[in-house]
This record gives sequence, C-alpha cells and structure tokens, in this order.
Amino acid sequence: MTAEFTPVHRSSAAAEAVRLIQEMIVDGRLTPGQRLPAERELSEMLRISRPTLRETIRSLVSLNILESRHGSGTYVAALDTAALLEPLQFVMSLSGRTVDELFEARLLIEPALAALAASRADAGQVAAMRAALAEPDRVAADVALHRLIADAAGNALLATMLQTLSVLGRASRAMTATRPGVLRRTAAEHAAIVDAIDRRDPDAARAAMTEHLRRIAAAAGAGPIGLTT
Amino acid sequence: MTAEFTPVHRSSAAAEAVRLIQEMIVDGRLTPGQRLPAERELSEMLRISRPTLRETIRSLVSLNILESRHGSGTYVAALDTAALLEPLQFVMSLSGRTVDELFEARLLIEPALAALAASRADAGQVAAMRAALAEPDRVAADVALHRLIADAAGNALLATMLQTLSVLGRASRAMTATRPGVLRRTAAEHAAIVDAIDRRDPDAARAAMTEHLRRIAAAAGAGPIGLTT
DNA sequence: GTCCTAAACTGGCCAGGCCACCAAGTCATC
DNA sequence: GATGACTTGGTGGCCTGGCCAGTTTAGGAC
Repeated sequence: MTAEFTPVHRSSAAAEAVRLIQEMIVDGRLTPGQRLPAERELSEMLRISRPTLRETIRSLVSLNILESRHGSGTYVAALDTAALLEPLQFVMSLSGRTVDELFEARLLIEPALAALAASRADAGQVAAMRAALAEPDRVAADVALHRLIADAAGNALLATMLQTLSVLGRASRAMTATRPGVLRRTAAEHAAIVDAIDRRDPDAARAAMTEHLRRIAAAAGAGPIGLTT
Repeated sequence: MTAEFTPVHRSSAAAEAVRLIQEMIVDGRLTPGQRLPAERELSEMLRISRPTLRETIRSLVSLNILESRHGSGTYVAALDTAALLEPLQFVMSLSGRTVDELFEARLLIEPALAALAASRADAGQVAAMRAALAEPDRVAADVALHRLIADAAGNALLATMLQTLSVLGRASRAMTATRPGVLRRTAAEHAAIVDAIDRRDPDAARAAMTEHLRRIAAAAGAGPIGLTT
C-alpha cells in the first residue's frame, strides 16, 4: 500500500464536545431521560463558550440523542432505535428511485414485516390495528395501518426503511388512492391482513400483504415486479 | 381511533434552517461540492443571526451533509451513502438487540437481491463478481461482492438499504470475519452464489445467499432469526 | 513570467445580554 | 385544608458585536 497521509483532522471544540457526550452515553455515565447541567453551567465545565456548547447540543439534538426543552433543560433522549435511525430518511431520499423500484422494495419488505408481526404482535398492537381499520379517513387509516404492522414486527431497522419508502411514495399513493373502487377493496384486504396477524398465522399474513401490494401496484400502473417472493 | 394529540412541535429557527437546506439538497438546488455563501452573508439571507446559522451548519456537518473548511468556506459534502451513514454507527454501539435486527434485515433483503441479480445481471457484472472472488484481501472481497450483487439487482433503493445494513454492521462484521475457518467457508459460499447468478437461476441464488447469511449469523452468535423466507 | 508578500475574506470561538417559556413555590380564595 | 391563580427564579432561544486563525488572491518585486 502506498503512503497515503491523511493526517491530523484537527478537531474543533464543538465536535470534540459532541464526541465526549456520545462517549458518556455509551459508557452509561449519562442515561436516557437524564437532565444535563444548564448550558451556562455546562459550558463552564467543558471550558467552552455557551454558543459553542449550543452548537454541540444542537448537533446531538439533530441526531435525536439529546432533547432540549425550552424553559426546562436539556435531556438525554429515550434513545430508541427508531428515533436514532430517523436521519436515514435523508440518505434514502437521495438514492435515485422510480415507482417500480419503490413497489419492488415494498413488496419485499412489507410481507415479511406482516409475517413477523403475526408472530410477535401483542394484544394491544392488534387492537390498535383494528382501531385503524375503523378509522373513517381512509388515507390516514392506510398509512397508520402499515405503520402499526411495521412497529409490531419488532424490527426498528426494517420499520424505519419502510417508513422512508412510504414517504417517498406519498405522491404516487395519493393518486392511486383516489380512484373509485380502490379504497373499498383496500379496506377488505387490510382486514384480511389484520385477521391473519390476529390468528398468529405468519404465512397467511405474508400472503395477504403480498396480494394487497400487488393489486395496488397494478392499480398504480407499475411495471412488472421482479420479485417472486 | 382515539384522540391522540401530539400538537404543534413548534420548530426552532435553527432546526427550520436545517430542514430548508436539506430540502434544497434533495431538490437539487444545492449539489455536492457546491460552496455555500459565507456565514455572515447567509445569515442575512435567512434572516437569522450568525450564531444560530452556525448551529444549523454544525448540525449538518455532524450528519456529514455539509463540510466546513476553516478560512475557505462551507461546502455541500460528497453525500456518498457510507459517509452519511457513519453518524448512525452510534445506534449500533447501544444495543445488542440491534445486531439481531441487522441480521434479520440482511436475511430478508440480500437473498432477494441475489435472485434479482440472477435475472438481471449482464455479462460485465458477472465478470466483476468473478474478479471479486479472486481478490486476495478476503474482507475487501466480501464487501465488494455483496455490493456488486446489489448493484446488479438493478434496484437502487434496495441497494441503498443493503449498504445501510452493511455500514451499520461493520463493527460486528469485523469481529466475525477474523475467526479461523470462517473465511474459507465464506469463499466457497460466495462462489456458489455467483455461480447461481451466472446460470441465471434466481431460486438457487436466493437459496445460496440465505444459506450463506444463516451461517454467518450463527457464527456471530446472533439470536434466533424470525424470518422464514 | 515567477515568486513572494500582504490584505481581504472566511470559519472558529468568545463575551454579554434580552426574551420566551417552564416549573415550583406563594398566596388568596373557597 | 384543599384548590386555584399568580409570582418568581431558572432555563433554553436568539441576538449583537467582536477577535483570532486559517485560506485565498491579487499586487508588487524581481
């Protein structure tokens, strides 16, 4: 290997403080929900000015690691995986995508999540799904249901990715959803999915979700879907 | 559905500016490498003070979306997926549960990508895979091969997802890869996958990739994997 | 033309201050 | 005595203005 010098990455004060606080959280010296010292105090402890500390805090807030409450204080966030993965949205919104790719990805992920939900959902989660089925606003119900299923699957990573797909597909979904007849059939298909999950039948849940997505894809005019799952 | 008020989330000026700049990048109004106006200038344009703008910039820098060069200016970063994902490594350092989720997600996505690659890869892509098999540096070969398969599958969205999993799992993968015996068997399994793709046999490719991942997961000591794909 | 230097520009950091907001204690009311 | 409105300290949000250090560039010496 050639020399390749990549020296000194001289770190700024604010970036250094970010690293420090992250370390303290990983080490357990800071725990979720804990309140940090006030900015004026903490800036003195760290020997940096308040504006610089504020840059540090703002960085960690944007990573969902800290949480600032005006008038109250700055706290360590809950640190649940879903929230920490939220910046993923930006990454995925950059990758080029077509409607076909979107459906292909959904067709891969959602049936699997439905199957996982069938084995892992608790009673409360199933109840929430049933409540979503009854929601009068059909579009809101659709979004909520798919979200609930993803959450019940117990894999924050996949759920976050699906969430991103949902955001990316919002425009095309709005178009599709307004076609007459689509909504009624959607409601029936949704009910079938929830029923399968409620019966704790992963294979049926997977099949029902697959069927549901295939029909939506056809209605949206997507090209042939390559997955044979 | 019950009431569930989660109102107003009043956004701060700095957070709003973060959103704005992200939007401009997604829209293409800002492109990688582009230089932003000087802080004093930009703060005037956005009608916020310089310290507040600096909080905004610092946030985006910590997400590897912007890059500040002292004395020169602030630039839009290259925005390659790996760099954008790096700040999310923090998630992995928090919980072992996340490692299980990672394998679960890979086990879902990679076999599907292998199957897609089997139907869509062109001769050049297959040749590149064979070249990767011959690469002496085993770790580099592993990364490259999985990447090539994802590219050959022809779905940028899914490829990005997989790369996300890859970057997030880098730490744990390094541990696993160093175990004796693991690498040799990995090489054989890789060859089987590429062979299946070369034969244009999606089902075989899917199966070979599934088998490969299951063994890796077992070697890494991951918990039970819920997917029955 | 080449090289060097100095000035102009840019991000890094700081001090000090005002405002909006929250939470807890106080006080009047019932 | 319990309950409600009110006051008060503490907190984050934001700003003005400034100095320093690094980079860039244009002008001048050769």
